[in-house]
Amino acid sequence: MSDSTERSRMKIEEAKDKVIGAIAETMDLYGVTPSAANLYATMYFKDQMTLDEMRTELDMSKPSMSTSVRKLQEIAMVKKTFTRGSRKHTYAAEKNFFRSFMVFYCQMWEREVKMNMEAIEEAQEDLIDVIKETSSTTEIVADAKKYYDQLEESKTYYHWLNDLVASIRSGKIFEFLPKDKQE
Amino acid sequence: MSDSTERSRMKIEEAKDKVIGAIAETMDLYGVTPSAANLYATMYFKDQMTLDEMRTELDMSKPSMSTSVRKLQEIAMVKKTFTRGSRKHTYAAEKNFFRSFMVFYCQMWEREVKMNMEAIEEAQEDLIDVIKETSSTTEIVADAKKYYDQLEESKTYYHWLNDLVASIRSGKIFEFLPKDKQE
DNA sequence: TAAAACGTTAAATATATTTTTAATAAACTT
DNA sequence: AAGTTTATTAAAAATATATTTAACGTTTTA
Repeated sequence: MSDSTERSRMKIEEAKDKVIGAIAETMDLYGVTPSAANLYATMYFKDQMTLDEMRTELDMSKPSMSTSVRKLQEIAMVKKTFTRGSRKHTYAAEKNFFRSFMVFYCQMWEREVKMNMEAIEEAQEDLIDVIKETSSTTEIVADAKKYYDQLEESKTYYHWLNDLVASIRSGKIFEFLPKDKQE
Repeated sequence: MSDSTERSRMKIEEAKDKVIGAIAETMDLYGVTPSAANLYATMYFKDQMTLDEMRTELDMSKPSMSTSVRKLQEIAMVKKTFTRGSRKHTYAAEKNFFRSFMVFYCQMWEREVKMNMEAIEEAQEDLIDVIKETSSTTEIVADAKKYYDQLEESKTYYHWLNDLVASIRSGKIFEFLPKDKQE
């Protein structure tokens, strides 16, 4: 291989590494460990990888790769691919960031809405009991009402978050914010 | 204090605790530690708190409270409040979830766009060099082009994310997804 | 059916993060 | 200005998380 060929190859690798570094660094937002982030970023430039290729590429143990892949699968950033003939499992990075965005945030936001709304409903029932209780002092009733109203108010946000999730899932948000707007 | 008054007080506390638990549990999404999450959720039902009140309420050390508060301030979930007369610093939880949403996600997404776009631009420059290099083999040029195109494609997403941030910041998104939609 | 290949689980180790106690610095009071 | 109160920083301890090595179970293949 000639010198200039060698240099070009290295330059391509450098270019990839710059992007790999940036992707990995910003992936803490997705709640993954740095090594899972590194793995995803590495896979982003590959067609597909086996666990052994991952461990070679990142110089880490196989169980570690296994764990990272699973975590990435949970948030749909990596998918298992079927490769005829090979006994080794193969995995591919989700390269469509819109899809990753959708799966990750919708999943998280739905969880947030569900948990909090359930707690709010229960809490409001309790507070209504207190308000209705004839023996309650005016001070206590006022307190209970204050918290009831605060919770009621907060529901607006959770409803909105649900609507946001729905509009992302359905794709309707792209009518409002097109994907291909040039700039 | 009568028995029923006592029971009502407790019921109110229970109601609050249910919500506190739920909020704290879903706050991992915002990348804060469980104790910061707990603190925020506790403050959510208080007007304002001093560091000493926090440590009493959560039964933790003052430096720990100090750290948690700072972290929460960074993502604008807690604001310092001025209290005339008191030498102690007072802090209040941001109770408007729309505002927290805006500050947190816009901050994070902007960081993501900035870092990745910078890396992409640099990488693309390198790749163009390789493509232009007269001595490059067709195989290398093809490779460089492939990565260049992949990066170019991904910019669509970052532009979109930027638009999303802008529409949240400007409030335009609420024309598309109103806050007060009833259901 | 025995051996090999592969992926996962379990236990142990290493590393990083959180939390505390102790020390320091800053701000206020008298 | 000296003493007190408050918040922060630094160092140490405790805890939690990530990673590895070793063991296990399953599937394949010879």
